[in-house]
Amino acid sequence: MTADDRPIDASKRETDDGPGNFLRDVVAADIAAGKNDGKLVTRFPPEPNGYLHVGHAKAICINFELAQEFGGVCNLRFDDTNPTREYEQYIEAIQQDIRWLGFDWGDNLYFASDYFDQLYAWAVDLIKRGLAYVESLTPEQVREYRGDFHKPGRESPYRDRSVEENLALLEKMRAGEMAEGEATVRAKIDMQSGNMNMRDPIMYRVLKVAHHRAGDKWCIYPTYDYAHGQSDAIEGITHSLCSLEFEGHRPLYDWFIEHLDTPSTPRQIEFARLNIGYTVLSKRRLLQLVKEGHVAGWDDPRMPTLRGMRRRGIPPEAIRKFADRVGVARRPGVVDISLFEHAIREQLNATTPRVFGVLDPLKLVITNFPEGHVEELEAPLSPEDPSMGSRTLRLTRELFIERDDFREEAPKKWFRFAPGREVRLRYGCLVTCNEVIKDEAGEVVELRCTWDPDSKGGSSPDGRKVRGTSHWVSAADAVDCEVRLYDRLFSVENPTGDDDVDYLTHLNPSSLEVKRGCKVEPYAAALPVGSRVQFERVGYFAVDNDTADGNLVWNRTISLRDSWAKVEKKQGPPKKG
RNA sequence: UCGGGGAUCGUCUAACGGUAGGACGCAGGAUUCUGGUUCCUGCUAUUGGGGUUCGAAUCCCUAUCCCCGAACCA
Repeated sequence: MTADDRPIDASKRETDDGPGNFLRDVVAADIAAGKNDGKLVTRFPPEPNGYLHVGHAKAICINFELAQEFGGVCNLRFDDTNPTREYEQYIEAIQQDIRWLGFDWGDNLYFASDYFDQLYAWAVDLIKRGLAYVESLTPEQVREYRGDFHKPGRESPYRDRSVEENLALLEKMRAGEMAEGEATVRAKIDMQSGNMNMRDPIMYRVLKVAHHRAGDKWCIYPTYDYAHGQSDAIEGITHSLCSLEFEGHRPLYDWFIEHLDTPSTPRQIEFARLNIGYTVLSKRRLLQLVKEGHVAGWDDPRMPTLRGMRRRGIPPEAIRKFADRVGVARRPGVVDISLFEHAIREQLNATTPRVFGVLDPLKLVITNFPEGHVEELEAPLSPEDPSMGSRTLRLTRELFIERDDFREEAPKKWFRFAPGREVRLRYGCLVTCNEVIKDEAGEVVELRCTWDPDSKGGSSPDGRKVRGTSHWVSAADAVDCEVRLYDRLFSVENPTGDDDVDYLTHLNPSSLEVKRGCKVEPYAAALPVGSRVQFERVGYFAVDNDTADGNLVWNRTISLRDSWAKVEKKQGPPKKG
């Protein structure tokens, strides 16, 4: 059998080591079959009533990357069919966030509201053909007539109004002569359908509210169901990709496309939306967290919003990488947060300069180091990438080290500071701790050490093994700063899993820990807001935008993996008397 | 009168009648001036029960479990 004999499978990639994406297969098959003239057009259709979060990021990546991969385009369309929600403030923010994520829609910026005229004309058309009617039942009655999962709906007494009457009533609605709730336009489909969406869905409702773009031109507005598919069709969207919850709407989506003379026939395909453990991803809940002050705002670094993540220091590349690795399938699930954390560390590890920062300073005095003497030492900003350059470290008699790097009684396998131990000050020198100074309360306030002048730069002059290496800052030029440590927002993996328990009760009370009096080296202190670095041996940090003159603030994006913590845990808690 | 989806390692995700693979995670080990990175090794899965077949995660039947749906929201 030769390669030519085998059935063509465009979806099969030669090196298939990436995660699954059945959408790619579908698109490839459609293109191979010559559908839509072999073109691909997707779209990301946010409703501008909230900020974007990681869940949206997945959808954004799917739509833009698929278009990219197949040489198509991806539109950005604001689904602004409901003027009772606040819009304006989000339009610009959403665009900023998508650009930050790394995607560009070029000139393809659209608004569903741009199609209101066409949508209205199509509604008239449907009425003329007896496929839609003006409903005069009250909202309560409409609900009652609709039935439920176990009870078929009943047809409205207004269902069989004449075309003329319907047209006249529609005109009255449009002209503002109807009150809100007084009338709607419904598609005449099937009140018996097992699919509730097909029980004469509402196409238009009266909303006497001005629209952020259309002004007060309209006082009736199309619903999502009536507007979305047709908007897709107008834009020539070939594949309308959405989340699983819209599955039941697909027959309706298709019904409108089939019964209307649309310029194209887009296909809706659903995929599983993203869920991540220990957080919530719903606009409603995110809004609640902000409004009730459980977080500081939409851009609180604990929030899963793009703005929050940006402020926290998470690079957009990490989010894209994460979305790609999660894959696309139809099976709903909850992605382990560690997958995201891995993508973040991977990106940060490859791109971030290494600097010294001490979160919990402990004074260290090198007793045999000449008073006032300074050793200037060149230290690389990256151990792996020389092109990142270097900065100068100033070794002096008095330094700060991390308090956690010292133990008065060293546990097993402890390589760091302890009485009598020799430790390397990274890129500095080797020092041996000979004396521990305590205050009246018995707390360690100072370590007195001696250095080996031959170890300048941190190398071991005679090749002797020094396993412990610690970061440090010179007391003379260290810059004071505030560091904000973040932990997961919720203390349980699925905060909304129990209907009887308010998810807010699962808020992690220690999701934010503020540390003051931290010390960073001058090079780091001079970095502009938004800069991302690694504090060696501690974690990745970004300069927060609360930073002002004389008040330097860092956000911990994520800690380094800490295999010592695992060893220590395995050894059991330190023995107390 | 219920309709629509889904079930593969702990977690995501492949395999499209022909060796159940990858990533994360976890456990060991090597290298290391970050207990970081990198590298190596190992770990664990086809929801249950029947069938069809030389051969089934895949096809059929059946049971079970999970998700979505009853806004004039999207």
